[in-house]
Amino acid sequence: MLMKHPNVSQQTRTDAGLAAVLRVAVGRLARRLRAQRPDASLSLGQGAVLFALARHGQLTPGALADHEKVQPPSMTRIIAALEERGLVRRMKHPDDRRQQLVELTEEGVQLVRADQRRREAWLTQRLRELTPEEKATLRKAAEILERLSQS
Amino acid sequence: MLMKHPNVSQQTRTDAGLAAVLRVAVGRLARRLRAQRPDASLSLGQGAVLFALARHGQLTPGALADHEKVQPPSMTRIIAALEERGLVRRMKHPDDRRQQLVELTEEGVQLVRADQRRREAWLTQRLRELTPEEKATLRKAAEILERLSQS
DNA sequence: CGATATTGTTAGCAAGAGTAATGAGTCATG
DNA sequence: CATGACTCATTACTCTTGCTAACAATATCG
Repeated sequence: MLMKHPNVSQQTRTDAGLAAVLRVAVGRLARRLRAQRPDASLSLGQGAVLFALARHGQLTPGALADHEKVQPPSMTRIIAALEERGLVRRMKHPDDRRQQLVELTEEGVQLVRADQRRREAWLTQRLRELTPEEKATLRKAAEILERLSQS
Repeated sequence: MLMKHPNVSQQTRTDAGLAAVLRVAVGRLARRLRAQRPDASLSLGQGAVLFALARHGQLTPGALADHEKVQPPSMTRIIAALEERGLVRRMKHPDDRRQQLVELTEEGVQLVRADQRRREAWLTQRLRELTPEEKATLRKAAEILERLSQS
């Protein structure tokens, strides 16, 4: 082999090194989370949309696409799937008839609540194995990651 | 709306709340990273494999699949793509002829190095905008995330 | 030796995201 | 006030990437 095999902490000294490690870690965890989803449950994207609606109330499809960093057609599909399952409802935008407003149905609200206890179960279990300090780190990191993905 | 719209810090008080936020943040950032990849470059999975080989030297396809949390057939495809581009080379395992060893070619080594400067450019740039404290948090978080995805 | 396990591959399929083109509605400007 | 440009969402299509199931080759153990 031509390269050394430095450990993670050595590799994260530089921004580029941190970027590389973070990129790989995020990709791998995303795969893992996707695979972990219980069968009849929501896709990662669907869950994220429900979550966003629970947090922000009514949103337009465009705003949701923007928020979740997907293209509008992808969001159309996600919303259609959620609507078919009766979890969200579309309403015409009062001021601009090109737009729509998407909001949770009562069933959607219930599901989001249930998900707090059920769908994130795998990750929740993993988190329980961490020390309080590690969880605190993740709390701070979650906010930073959110900012990164928006910028 | 039937739910309150608590902010992130409120939602991460509990393990389940942290899990929900983390799940969404990781999914979104993974999407963003995937989209950010320059056209002629490697896929996220291919990059991760090259990265793993750079770090660990020779590995079997099975070990790589395990490491990256994909099923063996997926790894077969990733390796085939990398081999086709001349970035990795397969060798027979000296002791067990069922197994193979995969290692970087010189070209693969060059590409991994170049990626440190080029492929993670977007994320590196974002990281530069963070405070040293935030970067320290991400360094610690990266290690935790890596552990989570392995467990 | 023969049965079982392990390793990797092939084949086929499904989910998820992207681009390009389209339709409907709005807005600005001559 | 009409028309041309723009915006928002959708449809149609394609590509990537992951999976499971089945299989071939080799190893291991009774």
